[in-house]
Amino acid sequence: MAWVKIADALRAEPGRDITIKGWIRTRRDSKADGGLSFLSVHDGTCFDPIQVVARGDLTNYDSEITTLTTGCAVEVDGRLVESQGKGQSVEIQASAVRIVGWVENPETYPASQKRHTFEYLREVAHLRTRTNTFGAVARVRHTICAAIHRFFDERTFYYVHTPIITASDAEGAGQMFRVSTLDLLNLPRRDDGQIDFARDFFGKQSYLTVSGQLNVESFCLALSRVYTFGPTFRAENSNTSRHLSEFWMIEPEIAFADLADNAQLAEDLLKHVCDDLLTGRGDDMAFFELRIDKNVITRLRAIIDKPFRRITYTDAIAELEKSGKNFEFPVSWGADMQSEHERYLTEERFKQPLIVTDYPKDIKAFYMRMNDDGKTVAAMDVLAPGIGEIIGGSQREERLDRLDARIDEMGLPKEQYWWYRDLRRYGTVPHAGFGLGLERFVQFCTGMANIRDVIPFPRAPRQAEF
RNA sequence: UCCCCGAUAGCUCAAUUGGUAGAGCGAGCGGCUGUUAACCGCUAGGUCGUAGGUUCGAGUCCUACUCGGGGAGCCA
Repeated sequence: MAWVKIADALRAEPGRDITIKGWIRTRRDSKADGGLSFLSVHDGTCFDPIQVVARGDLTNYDSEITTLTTGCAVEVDGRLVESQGKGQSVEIQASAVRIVGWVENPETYPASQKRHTFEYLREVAHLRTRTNTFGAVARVRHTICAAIHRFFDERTFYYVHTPIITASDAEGAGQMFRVSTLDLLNLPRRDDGQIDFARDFFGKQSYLTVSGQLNVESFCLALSRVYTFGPTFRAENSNTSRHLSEFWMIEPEIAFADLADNAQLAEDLLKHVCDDLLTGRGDDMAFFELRIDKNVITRLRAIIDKPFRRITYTDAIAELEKSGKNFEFPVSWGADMQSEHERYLTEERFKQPLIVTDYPKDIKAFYMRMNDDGKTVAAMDVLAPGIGEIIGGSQREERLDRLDARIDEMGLPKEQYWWYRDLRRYGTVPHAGFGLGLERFVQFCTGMANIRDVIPFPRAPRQAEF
């Protein structure tokens, strides 16, 4: 008999004999017709489980089937038929139920059939994927990633694998994880007493990357339109529902382009992915709307249907000043916007995603392109209601003299950026790009409140189990 | 890292002014039913986060630590 995935079985015409394989979600027994059991079986291929009807005349009915519990792994042969009961259109009349893996102690099975808190399930992350919510998150996350790759592929963007290990302190942004093979208990010292990093694995200090951007710019200035999609690492001691120590980031980079092109690309990407998600994972999205966040679908529809609002940092500050709101942190031109400020703009004032552009140079990275006013840079953040910043990007400074001025101004080690500066010396062009935090976007799309629940095995301060 | 809150049964929580622990769900057994958040009955299950302290007596009060949650900072 053909092994059919449950997603396909639920869509198939009744009448076929098939085999399904999966895990028991629930078992319900009936004494009618000489005894029969209803097994709800899921295999993760879709949101819904399939109902298996196991009758009392099966050889292992009394000995095995009636003792099945949530989590047991089974293979079922049977005929796909129209369901006699309510709640499902088709079901399987079993001709054989083979138990592949028992749950050895149902009393302590961590993912038993009852309501569990997300905090608890995080402690059993190896089993939480069998629940409705985490199965749905996993499928949605996959669909988002696939949609992102498809979006770029259709527009002739090339996928570039930038390194995970880096020796440059990249943008000086954030604490980095050190990568070293030195013996911490017996560090090699130079004559002056300093640690001798020349004897470390790479012959110099090295770290896990905080961004693939600098590297991908090199490919951008050769392949025109490129993107990275990989893990990034921040050693910041952040303990929030929006931060991870290890997370995934999508970073497109486009040549012969300015900030407006960049903003348009960001908007197009988000719209495309949201659209793919609603059409491709309607089952999971219906669940998120019902049980997690009653506004998710409305929010995604708004992303797709409405053009994003664009506003300069200067105008955004003006909006905050005339809001009449009593913010905890004062609003002033030149300071970074606080969470409460972003919240006001996206959730109260405009009630939609916002592209804020042209930030003061002093609060942005050295590689961002200086505007003609000499005070602001061609930066942009995409702020989403409920999440905050999901995209941060900029037009890059393509003029070597301006770039050098910024590097000097910020006291960065110019030698380390020699190859990055070379890109400005040999056929430089205006170019731009941004970083999209995958997990924050998955949060936005699902309504999941904690970022640790949208990545398979979260890494955060003091959290690296599994 | 800072502020606030929390930790009691497998899970979610309750326990009056300090007097040595209860419920629901889950689990097991039985009953009923083409069932589907099933329903009814019975049963088992706890070194009250860890270590100290106050007290005749601590789940309850005090201190430290660990872990978790919410908010903030940093950012994606």
